[in-house]
Amino acid sequence: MLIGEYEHSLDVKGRLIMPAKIREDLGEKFIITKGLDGCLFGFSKNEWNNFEEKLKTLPLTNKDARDFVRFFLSGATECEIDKQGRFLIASNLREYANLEKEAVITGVGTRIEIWNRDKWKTYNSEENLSADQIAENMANLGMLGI
Amino acid sequence: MLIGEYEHSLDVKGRLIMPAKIREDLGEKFIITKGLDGCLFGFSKNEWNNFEEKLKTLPLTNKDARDFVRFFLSGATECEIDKQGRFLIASNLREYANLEKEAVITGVGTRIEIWNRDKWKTYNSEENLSADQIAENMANLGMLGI
DNA sequence: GTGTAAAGTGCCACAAAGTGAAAAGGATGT
DNA sequence: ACATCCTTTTCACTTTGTGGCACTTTACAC
Repeated sequence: MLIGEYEHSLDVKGRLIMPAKIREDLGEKFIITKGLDGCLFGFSKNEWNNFEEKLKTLPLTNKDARDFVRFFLSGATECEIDKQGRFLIASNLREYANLEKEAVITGVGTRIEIWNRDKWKTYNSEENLSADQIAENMANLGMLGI
Repeated sequence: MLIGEYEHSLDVKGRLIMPAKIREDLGEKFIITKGLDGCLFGFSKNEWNNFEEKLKTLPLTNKDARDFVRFFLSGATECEIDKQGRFLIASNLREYANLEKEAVITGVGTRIEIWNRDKWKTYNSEENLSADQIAENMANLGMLGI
């Protein structure tokens, strides 16, 4: 299970370090693609296969579904982690996610997300997650033993 | 059942001792996450696994669900207690909970909470938390069978 | 083709963060 | 008071991450 938040910086060539704790789970080679909310998604090979399977079930006759599938598949690249633990992010993906220098990698269960640092901070400071809301959601999921 | 209040200090590297009485209940490895009211939550592996299973069922296509899952998983870290009884708190979590030196660990039934000491004192001195008030609130919730 | 610039890769050295072990100080119970 | 367990502090060591540099490859213009 991928969890945690890690802040690192891209080098001048657009390489980013993969946090040591995530490396094991994600594997030597993995897939990154355009994600939602302006970040990139990264999947282990296994999770990517699952994801592809799900996309395949969508009806090609539906324009929205076609768009959705195109969005994820056309943006996908396979990445490989080098001996120093870094990987190169393709320039179109860097552009998509506004990645220049400061980046944040987060583990979100079945995938990682790669964010422009400032965008991540902004996203987190938005009140889309008020304490009350969180507490309520947690309680619904049985987390607070209520 | 996790109970008690313990005051300890973080060392220069951000490690904190886990009170001996809590260690047995919580286990060698456990999870800490961003909590409510500016503290951190700590869960035993069992408690956490249940929660993760539930998070997995939430749909990727729903923005609220994404926000919620991101909050918890990106804010989570697995911790391991070392031979001296200490564990490292990841820097983003230290920042979130304003943990620098003095900290308070409390047992709250199914989880522990980790507080900045001063914040804990302030929180406890708020009038809404007088014993009388708490009793009354509980009664309103039908808690005391009164 | 040749030359030039940009993009990508690999390596090294240094800095920062994390880990482990030992010793000293306190508290607790007998 | 003594023994034991728990906590704190300190230090040394290991792992991880950063930045710089040089080399290779690719793309493009001439």
